[in-house]
Amino acid sequence: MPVQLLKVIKGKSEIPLPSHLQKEDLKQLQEGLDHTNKYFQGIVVLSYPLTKLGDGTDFFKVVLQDLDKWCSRSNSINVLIYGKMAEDCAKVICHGDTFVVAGFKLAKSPTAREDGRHGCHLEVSEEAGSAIYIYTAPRTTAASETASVSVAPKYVYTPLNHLKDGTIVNLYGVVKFFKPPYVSKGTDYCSVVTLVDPSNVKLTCTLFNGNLDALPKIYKVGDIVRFHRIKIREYNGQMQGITSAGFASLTFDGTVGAPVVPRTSSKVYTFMDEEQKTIEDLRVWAATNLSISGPAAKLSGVQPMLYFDLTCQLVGKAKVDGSSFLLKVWDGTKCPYPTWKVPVEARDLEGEKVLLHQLRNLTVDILVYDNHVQLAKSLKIGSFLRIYSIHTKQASAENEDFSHIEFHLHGGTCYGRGIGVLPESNPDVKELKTFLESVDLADSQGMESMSSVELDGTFNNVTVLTDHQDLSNTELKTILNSTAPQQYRIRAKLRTYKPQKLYQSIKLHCSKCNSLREVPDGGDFDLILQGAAVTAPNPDLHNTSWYNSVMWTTQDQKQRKIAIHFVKHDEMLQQPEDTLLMVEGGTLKEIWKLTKRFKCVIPVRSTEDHLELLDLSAPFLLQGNIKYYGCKQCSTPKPIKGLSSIAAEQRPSWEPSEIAQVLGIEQLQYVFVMRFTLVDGTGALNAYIFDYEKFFQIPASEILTNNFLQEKMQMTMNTLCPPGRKLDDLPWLECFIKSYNVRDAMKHQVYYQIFDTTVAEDVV
DNA sequence: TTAGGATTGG
Repeated sequence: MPVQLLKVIKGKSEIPLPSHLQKEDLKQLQEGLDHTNKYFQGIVVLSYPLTKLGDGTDFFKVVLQDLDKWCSRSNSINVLIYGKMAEDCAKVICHGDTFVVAGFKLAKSPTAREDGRHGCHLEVSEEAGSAIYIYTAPRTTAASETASVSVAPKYVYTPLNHLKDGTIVNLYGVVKFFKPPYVSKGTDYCSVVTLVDPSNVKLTCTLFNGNLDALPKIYKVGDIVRFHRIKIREYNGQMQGITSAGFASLTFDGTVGAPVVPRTSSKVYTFMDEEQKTIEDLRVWAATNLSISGPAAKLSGVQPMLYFDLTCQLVGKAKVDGSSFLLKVWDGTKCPYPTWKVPVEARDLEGEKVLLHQLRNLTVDILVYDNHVQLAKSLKIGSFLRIYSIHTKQASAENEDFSHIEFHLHGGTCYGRGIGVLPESNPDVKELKTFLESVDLADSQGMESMSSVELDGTFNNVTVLTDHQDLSNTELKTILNSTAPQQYRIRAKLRTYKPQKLYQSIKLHCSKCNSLREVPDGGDFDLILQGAAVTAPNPDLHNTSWYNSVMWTTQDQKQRKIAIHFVKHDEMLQQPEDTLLMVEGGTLKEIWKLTKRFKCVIPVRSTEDHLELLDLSAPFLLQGNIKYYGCKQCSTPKPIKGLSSIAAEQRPSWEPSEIAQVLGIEQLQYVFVMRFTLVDGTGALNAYIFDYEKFFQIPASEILTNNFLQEKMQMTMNTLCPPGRKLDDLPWLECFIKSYNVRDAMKHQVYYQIFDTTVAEDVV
């Protein structure tokens, strides 16, 4: 028998073991077989806190996983360590270590049914003549070979490209697709979740649980999950995840910069700094690598014959028949189409009668079928819901001028069809609640009558001309047959426009070189910040005559250095809300936090002798929610010291344009760029809207970060071009357009642009 | 056990 030994071997790739020992794999670990002179080797995937048994003996439990082989049930086994060996092991062991044990006793595992691990466990102690060899994996600073290891179990997370059939693993992933929990045909709720991670491998997991709360609380694609003890199996040639005994999950909002707060029903879970970092990294990865979906659909933006997810509040519900159930919901916006009202007996309709009446023009009827009925029945009036993959069906009734629209949640769970209840703490719910409270009910009732006036054709001043009142109208046919450039006044209808997704109309424009650029997303900015953070702030540049500096080092493994330079006014620091600061080495989240508190934030980096702006793909200035960008082509950055001239002004206003000027930046302006297809019965032409603020009376710079303004713009477009209307029923628009020539070597084209026109005040 | 993603009927 080997000697009683606990040997720690660091930094060696091979474990020198006594030559008489032979390796055994999990399959060979069976009761009744001789294990003398045999050893078992596995990776530590979990360790429990060191405890004392009733008789005072130290006790330590670790879980080993055999990464090479597996038996039919599982690939992990419990190892119970007693006495001095327990104490010694607890001190040194870390997850990821390779653990070799010889001279063990094999016994039936009483917990195998619960934990899904090997049917036997290994008992190890000095008294039994056991030997343990540990090959230590690289330590992180936080977990450096100390007893802290045993305070909480350590988990190993497997990337999705390293999953093996028959294993039980822990993993992280970004939700790429999900079906909200639904009642399965068996005894449990079921939820199907497809994950993806930076290895770009997908994993579809089928999760069952009799308790709805035990399934992950996923609300949208892009949420991030952490699964513990998920079983991996091969199915149809692909890896598949399925709940195993002891499955547990945490779910996080996938938005970069959002608080990292897990959604879980577990009362006890481990979550540490490293894990917070993992979530933040996954968010940035997802933002940069996965296609981001636009803002969620509102009732005001629904399109017929499509599917959409709706975040809404339940106002009423009613049984219809055995296989369908009615939900009456609202989201504060008005559906631009006439909507279908499902006839139900008044006594079957649940909900506050007064409210149902008040909101009658804003609620829509959603008919849910089959498997969704049971869940729908259990919903509480007033609760906030997200209904996934609602079908908007256009149905034309006879003797009606235009068709109405129906909302169905068909049976089945294809494409994630289903209903999820959102908690009041959900950020989308908070935003919706605020919006619902702001809705003026009198207004929405007025809208109904306005529509009918419009239909009569007596109400047509949806646009206002701001100049050139003397110009008379020209037919589109005449304009199309004329040479450019010229200016016209026209009367036309807006047949369609592009982009239909209004947030896509926002671009950045350089007035000097006339170029247009897409608005970068947060991921690009984050990458630039990460690149800049590699160079530490240069202390020689700190505390000058015009700014005060502070610097500190982060506590995480990266030991990142952050410096903030507060620009002074009259030798004094100003109130935060008046202060401009420059920041070095900050992350996206940190910068975002600084913008909440300080007037202006300029990300910079150190060189040997001065501070300078980052690459101009990043904003050169952040003020509140707005990021200001400079033109890469036309800017010639000047020394950052130029800011001191503004700081010296009597009352520095820190106007972005002024900051841009002293820094040599040609500032890009946010603009709406849209294409309107106009018709007047004589012809059709495409005219561009190129608008900073005037046409919509909404600043283009603010729309991307302001849902209310997006809502307002959608309403405006619905008035100019009401969806689902016949051409005859569209309102007339009066506008000015100018024609201009665009020539290149190959061709010559005439373009049209709308100018000196604005949307009427009672429309917006 | 259940489902194993992949819409359209009422």
